[in-house]
Amino acid sequence: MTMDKADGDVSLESSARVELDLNQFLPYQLNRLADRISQALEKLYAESYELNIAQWRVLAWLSHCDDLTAKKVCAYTNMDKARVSRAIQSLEDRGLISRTPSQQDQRLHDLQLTDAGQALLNKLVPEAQAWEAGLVSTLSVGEYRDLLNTMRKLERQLERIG
Amino acid sequence: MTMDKADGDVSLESSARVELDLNQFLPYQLNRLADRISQALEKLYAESYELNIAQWRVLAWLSHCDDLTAKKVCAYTNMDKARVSRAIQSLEDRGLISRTPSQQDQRLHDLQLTDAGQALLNKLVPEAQAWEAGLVSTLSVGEYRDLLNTMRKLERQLERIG
DNA sequence: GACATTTAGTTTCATTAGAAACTATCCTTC
DNA sequence: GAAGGATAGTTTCTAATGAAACTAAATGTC
Repeated sequence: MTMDKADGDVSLESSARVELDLNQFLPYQLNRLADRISQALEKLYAESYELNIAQWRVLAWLSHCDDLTAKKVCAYTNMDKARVSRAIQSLEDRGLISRTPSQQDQRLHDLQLTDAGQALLNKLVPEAQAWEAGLVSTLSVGEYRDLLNTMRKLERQLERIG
Repeated sequence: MTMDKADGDVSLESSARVELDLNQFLPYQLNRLADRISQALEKLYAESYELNIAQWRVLAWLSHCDDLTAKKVCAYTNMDKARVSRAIQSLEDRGLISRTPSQQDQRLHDLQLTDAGQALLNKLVPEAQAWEAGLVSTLSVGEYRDLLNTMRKLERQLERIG
């Protein structure tokens, strides 16, 4: 927060021009990249499989979590519980997942993939992974590792600074 | 796309379980990080300045672009033109920006910050930069540079693979 | 120079998301 | 064990979003 303008101002007056170069602003850059990647990936699961992003995320988490509930999906994906609820409902309506009230706690509903859901993922997941592979093929193994590492650091820092 | 299951299957049948580990899936990781950063930053400009993300982006671009139009904002920010139109309208209503029809082309409207708009940015931009500085303070200079670099590579690759 | 086409921006309309209210179950505590 | 929270999930209601229709101005074509 230093004054590095060369015009000799000694204090920040309201007419001083403060600029923000978004090309150097990490939140903006990250958001734009993530947004574009999302949009590109969406073509895979939306056009071919008629899934929206919330539904896709529920399925993806189901593919490697055996005991999943709506609550957990909310926590893992950072999505609103209403949104998750609706995604689960439509997946169930389509017969891709099934819900069973938990034995221990009747409020919880255990989610599981149906055969149809697993079959869909068996086709979709390799496509998604192939697409990702194409995306990161421009990076060296080290760059890719560093990227994930740096992202983890930022997540941890985010939790610290709120 | 190799079969690395150890169960001796020779072909991919529909009951084979294909998993996707989202923690290793870049699009998901990137999206979640970007999302959380956006949400945190939103507190700055939403709570203190009553700006939504679209309005904030228009102002930020205006702060270092002298000849900006709605069309350019769309291109720079990847936002829908309806959304941009509405953001511009509300900023104008609040007296933070002004619009003048371009001399050369009456369809275009040149956007510029008003004094009030510049004054707002003079307060907000340093806050945003300070917040970003806090976020990236967990990274070394090299890591930060590499991160931006890698992101640029991914953007370029995105354009290539669509 | 009229007529079709493109482009910038707005408006309308249908969908979506999220906030808040609500239901049903569970947990605490007295 | 009844009362007063919590908690998981759904529903309702409102606001935001994007697709598509629309307006107005520019450009191209004949």
